[in-house]
Amino acid sequence: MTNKELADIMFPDVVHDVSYYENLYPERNLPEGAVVSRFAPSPTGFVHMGSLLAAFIASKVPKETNGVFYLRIEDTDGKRSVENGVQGIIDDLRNFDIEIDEGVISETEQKGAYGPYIQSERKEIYHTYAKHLVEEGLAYPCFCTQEEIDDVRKMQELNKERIGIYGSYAKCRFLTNEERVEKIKNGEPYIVRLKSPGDFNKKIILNDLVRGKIEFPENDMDVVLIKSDGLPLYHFAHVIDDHLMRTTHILRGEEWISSTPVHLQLFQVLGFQAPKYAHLGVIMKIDEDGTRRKLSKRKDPEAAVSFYHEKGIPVEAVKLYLMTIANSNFEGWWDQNPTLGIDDFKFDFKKMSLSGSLFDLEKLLNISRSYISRLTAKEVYEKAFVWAKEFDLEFASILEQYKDYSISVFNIEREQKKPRKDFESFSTIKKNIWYMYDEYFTGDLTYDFGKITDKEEIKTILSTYLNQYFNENDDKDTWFSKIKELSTELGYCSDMKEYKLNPDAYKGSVADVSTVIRVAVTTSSMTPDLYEILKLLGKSRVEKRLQRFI
RNA sequence: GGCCAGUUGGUGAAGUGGCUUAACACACCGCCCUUUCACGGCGGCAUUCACGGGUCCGAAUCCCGUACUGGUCACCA
Repeated sequence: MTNKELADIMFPDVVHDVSYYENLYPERNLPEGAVVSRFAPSPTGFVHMGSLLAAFIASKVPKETNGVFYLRIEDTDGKRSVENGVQGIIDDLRNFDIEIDEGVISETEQKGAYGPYIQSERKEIYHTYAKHLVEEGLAYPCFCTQEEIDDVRKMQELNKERIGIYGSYAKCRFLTNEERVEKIKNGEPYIVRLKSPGDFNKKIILNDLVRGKIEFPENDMDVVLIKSDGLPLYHFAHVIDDHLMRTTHILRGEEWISSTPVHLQLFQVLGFQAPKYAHLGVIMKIDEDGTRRKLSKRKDPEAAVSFYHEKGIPVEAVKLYLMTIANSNFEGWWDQNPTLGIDDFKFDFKKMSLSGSLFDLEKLLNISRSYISRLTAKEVYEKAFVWAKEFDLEFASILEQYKDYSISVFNIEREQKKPRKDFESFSTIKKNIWYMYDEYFTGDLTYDFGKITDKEEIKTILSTYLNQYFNENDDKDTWFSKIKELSTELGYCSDMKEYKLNPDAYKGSVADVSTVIRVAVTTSSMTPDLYEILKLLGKSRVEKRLQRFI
């Protein structure tokens, strides 16, 4: 019996020839050097920080080369799939401004000429190629039960041999076609295995874009191509899909390195040209006990990309952080080119860190602070408003009610060469400037006036200021010289240098006096420029707040 | 256990045989600036690149060995 006859019996449902698909999905007509890459997650419902990094880089490189970035869903394992999993992935990508050129664009829609982009919808395609391999004598049905496979493993462990189905351990490899057909006719369940042509004693070289040359023994395992549920295993699906979708670059986590020899062999056996591979280091986290481990969604809230969305950390900041992890020269570049964005930066695989970096939230927040400090007040307002509408309705309504006022508040010490960096995220803005809104300035507020603790003294300072010196129309210089006059009148030194030389000659300094005013008006000694705060609050509010103590 | 990779300060890292008495950034600590807090400026923070050998006039950089860390060895992806 010929392989062809066996193949027909194994795949009665296959109607097309492999050439049909080769013609259906022709080479892409793209400019020289264009990169086609993809993000291919399982629909587990969320995107992990490490995957986001891969997706981000995978989307950036095509952008630089006028290529294509597409989203494919790898749902060949039903156990991993989660309800609304696809939507969760799409939402996360959208939240992070990662644009999909092609592929799955919503729970129900796909776009592009190389689909379907959901693996469970590609069964016939996989079967067609599996059938082709059977015809060529490069694949065969395997009837071994799980128990038999387990026994082989136990024996191999006992004999300290390599574990797996290869060489003489691949029992079903040696069946005749007649025996195979008979078993199939008897209804024996089977899977499809590759008849690996590899030799473990020969070497194969993987030229990884990140790591350079890596040498492996050739694959000689008869890996599973099609599972008993009729769906392909990852290895097979990867090779078929990325060939047919004409992917040029595979970006994936380093956990895939060791199975790459299998993939390379599959490409070769199928007569496909293999794509370029870039294996990215995974993002690590350090445990309490000091050991490194992969950042995990279950244990680390910061691993979920939705965490940043909820916290109001700008997506640009997260991208900036990811880029500093991905290419360590990026930070310096951005410093040199503050007006340019990530899109202008040329990503380089060779500059990627080989070992997984430790995730550093502190650093991310620092980047976020810098990023927000470079925004205009209006941009801060708009972004904060968008965030608040989703996560802090009360704050959103205040922002809406006092739009121009809020923009002015955000503009304190902003839009200048050295802007303040006190907003690390949109969710922390409120705690920085709440005292600028009467709505929040109520109830039992606590005050710490700093060095001056005597109540009568505080009263004196505030009432003298209010009655003799406060004028909301003063310009900044006038205002400050009045603060100095006030200090002098009450026995405080108005000149800091002089005060430092002679601290004992005075009750205190102008700094202590302004702290009292500052605290009376805001409750806090840690605020931006007092003059601007007074100006924005306006006469009546300042008077009211000072009167509380008088 | 087999195979593969990695190992430079608290963290991310630069570095590909002499320009390195190891860049830069975050964190931390000082000082300065300053009406507070920030910002900013200056300085400190690895005499040493996991360890041991070797090659070389010369090594963080090349070679070998050891240790440790991570990945992988499924009808999961």
